[in-house]
Amino acid sequence: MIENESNYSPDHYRTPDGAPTDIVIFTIVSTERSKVKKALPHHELQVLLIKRNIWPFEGQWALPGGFTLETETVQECARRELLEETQVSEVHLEYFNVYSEPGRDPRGWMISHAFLALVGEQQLANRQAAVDASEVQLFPVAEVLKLPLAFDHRTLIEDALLQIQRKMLTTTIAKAFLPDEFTIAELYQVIQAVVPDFAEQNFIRKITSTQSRSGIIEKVVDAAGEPKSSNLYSQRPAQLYRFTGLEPQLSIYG
Amino acid sequence: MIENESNYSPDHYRTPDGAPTDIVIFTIVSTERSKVKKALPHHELQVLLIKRNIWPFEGQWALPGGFTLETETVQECARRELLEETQVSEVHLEYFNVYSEPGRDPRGWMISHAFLALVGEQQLANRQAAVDASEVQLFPVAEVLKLPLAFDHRTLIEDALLQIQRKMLTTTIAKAFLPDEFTIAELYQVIQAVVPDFAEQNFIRKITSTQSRSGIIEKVVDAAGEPKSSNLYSQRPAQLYRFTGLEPQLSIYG
DNA sequence: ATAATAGTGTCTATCAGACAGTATACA
DNA sequence: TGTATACTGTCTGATAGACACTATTAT
Repeated sequence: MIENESNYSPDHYRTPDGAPTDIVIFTIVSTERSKVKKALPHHELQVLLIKRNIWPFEGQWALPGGFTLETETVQECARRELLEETQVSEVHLEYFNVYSEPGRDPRGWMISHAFLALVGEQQLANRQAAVDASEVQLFPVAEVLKLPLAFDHRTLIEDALLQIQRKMLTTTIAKAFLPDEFTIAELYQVIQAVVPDFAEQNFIRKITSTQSRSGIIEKVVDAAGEPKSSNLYSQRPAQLYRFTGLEPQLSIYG
Repeated sequence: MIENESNYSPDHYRTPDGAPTDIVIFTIVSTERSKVKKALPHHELQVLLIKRNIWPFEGQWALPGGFTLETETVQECARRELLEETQVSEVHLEYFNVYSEPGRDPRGWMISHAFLALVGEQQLANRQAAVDASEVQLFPVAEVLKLPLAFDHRTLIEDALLQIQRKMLTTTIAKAFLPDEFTIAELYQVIQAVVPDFAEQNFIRKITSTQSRSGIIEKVVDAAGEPKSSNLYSQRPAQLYRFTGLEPQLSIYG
């Protein structure tokens, strides 16, 4: 006899006590290195946390999130919560895993849907002033993992970090952390902020002049067709680039 | 004021009517090409479906699955259902997405957790005989997408297919469809069964002799240290290979 | 011998990686 | 002028891609 969902009747079974979503909101914070003038700022990956003010885990830091409504998808729930939390809507938001370990939530049987969001620093700027820093705060990832966190949120953050590290190297999500036009040095800094081990000697060459990878980014030209550059962070002006929208297709078999 | 899950109380909210899991079970079926002796069989990617015998979608084909218990994770539920369905436990089982569109299930508010399983043909062999073919059946992927399917299972299967196509080219999941020792031609056939567009002229060269990719597979040697080969599918014996367990690290930035 | 599949030799254009060197602008 | 950052020239060895060629076995 084959078992399947045909045997289901809602009355006979225990049902979940809610469908929460949790959101790991990443941003990259630039801090100016004032020692040297015209230097690229230091880039650091940070995570947004909220201090809980009621049971359970009262007083501990937790990921922002909320309960899915019957009338929405979990993606819509996550976007709604993200909007409430950061006041921004145009962000990279991505589902990455489900957490269903029995007992993970003292309030009952809660299967949590975990999202990660990548928010540009400038997008977050407005919000920061309007919020009490004791309730909502950005933490560098290294520090987050030392804090006592509510629920299984440490695991969620670790998993989210692995996910964006993998995607940073295999997709063009770096653009979520960059302005439309950026220099190669900025791109390099963003990648390193997410993947500290990343190091490429001939980075410019590979990303710009190799045929196999060409087409991911392109030089920005001005109205006259002349290459556009910026000397915001350097003595010599640096060529500006933009992502073309082309997504690379990677393969281990050729 | 910041909204978060602190405001939750189970009594005030509508809760889901269950936490189902659905499993897209893939296998690769080899059919001998009897016209030619000693020829590599034709490999075809197939999906296992179950014919529903009660409401809703009675009489339609659906993915196997079932309801998660309060005492288990969704992964445990999926593995339990997979064991009931196929009698095999040592298989690649992977969570790939959540489906929560309101109204997707006529029985109520059901947020479904979708898994994909990769089962070797030989692993499925025992089971096939024991099951009524009118209730459980393997379908080639092309045919599955033409059938009327229960729930949103067409979408699940399409998503699962994209996922294994991507992973087939970027990870070593091909091993789920292969015996421990295999020839390069078999590996090539498996990749093509999942990704029909895949074509590499110098496949052997790239997978075996290039330094950057070397280490993913290795030649099998016998007890005397001599290279081991097989002439099961060819006139001239072909070198046997095995996966080393090493997972390649891909990157678009070098 | 012929057929069928496995695998190698070899050539060219391109790429990776290293490192020295030049370019542009600020102080 | 020196300094800081942005690039470019150039060299060597490795790789991609094509295609002709040889190797091993069954019939």
